[in-house]
Amino acid sequence: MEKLIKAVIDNQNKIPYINLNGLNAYKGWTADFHISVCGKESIRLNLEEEEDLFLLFVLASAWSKTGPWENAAYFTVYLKASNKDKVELWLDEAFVEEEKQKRKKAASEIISQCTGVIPRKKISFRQDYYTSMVVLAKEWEHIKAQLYQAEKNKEYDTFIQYISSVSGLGAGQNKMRIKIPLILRELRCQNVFQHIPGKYCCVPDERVKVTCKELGIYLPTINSIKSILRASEIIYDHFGDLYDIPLFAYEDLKENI
DNA sequence: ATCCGTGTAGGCGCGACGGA
DNA sequence: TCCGTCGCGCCTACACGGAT
Repeated sequence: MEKLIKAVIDNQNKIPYINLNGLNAYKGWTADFHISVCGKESIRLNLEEEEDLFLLFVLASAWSKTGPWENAAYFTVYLKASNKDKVELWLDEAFVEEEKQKRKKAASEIISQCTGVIPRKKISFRQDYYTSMVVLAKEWEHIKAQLYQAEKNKEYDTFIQYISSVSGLGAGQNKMRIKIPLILRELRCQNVFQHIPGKYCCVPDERVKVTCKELGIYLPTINSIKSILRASEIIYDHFGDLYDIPLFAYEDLKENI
């Protein structure tokens, strides 16, 4: 465990998603994608800004679907780089349909323009990325209201329940589950809100679960929001403000441990 | 009787792969 | 080129067993 944490700190410059600050705490995944388009500066999200906050939810939703995480990352990069991060755009049916039509072309184009993260497999933008964006756009005012309410009340359980109840943010008509802590973690890391508890900020996804098994860290079976939050809490107890990053990175760090 | 944590099976949409 | 099949990673449904 200590060796893994040390490997994370030692290799922070080699692995794109390990963004640490001077105190070796995690700055968040969206603080720097380490992907740049056409040689411009690296893509980042500034979660104080509305468009970027919207993209954070898009990223989480895309990542909630099956497939390699790079797909969700590059989809977000695509939207950001082509200024398709405005909520209103996704309320326009014709626009959405057009985007859906050219999803294969868009995926291959963006990958040819980008440098940085090398995807393990071919990048593809699933159809339901787009339908989820429509859901997010329609629900956007309510989502923001719930989020600000949570911060005001210093109580995030209600927000978590709400966002996990919206159909169509997971694969197909399913709900978003596993990546809800990602949203909270990114907001916490960027200090957008002051009262997000760290114990709700660790993502027990497939990679993380596999690592836990290998390291002998017990996690409950993940099949409900409640079990996700309990798993998150266990991970936070182990790694604190490095969150799930060491566990996620394990596969990429193995040879350095 | 009910609740809750746990484990398991199966569905879905995708890419990869291989044979015709 | 066109299938069929497989593996992947997520979500859902459900069954089981212990506690209250």
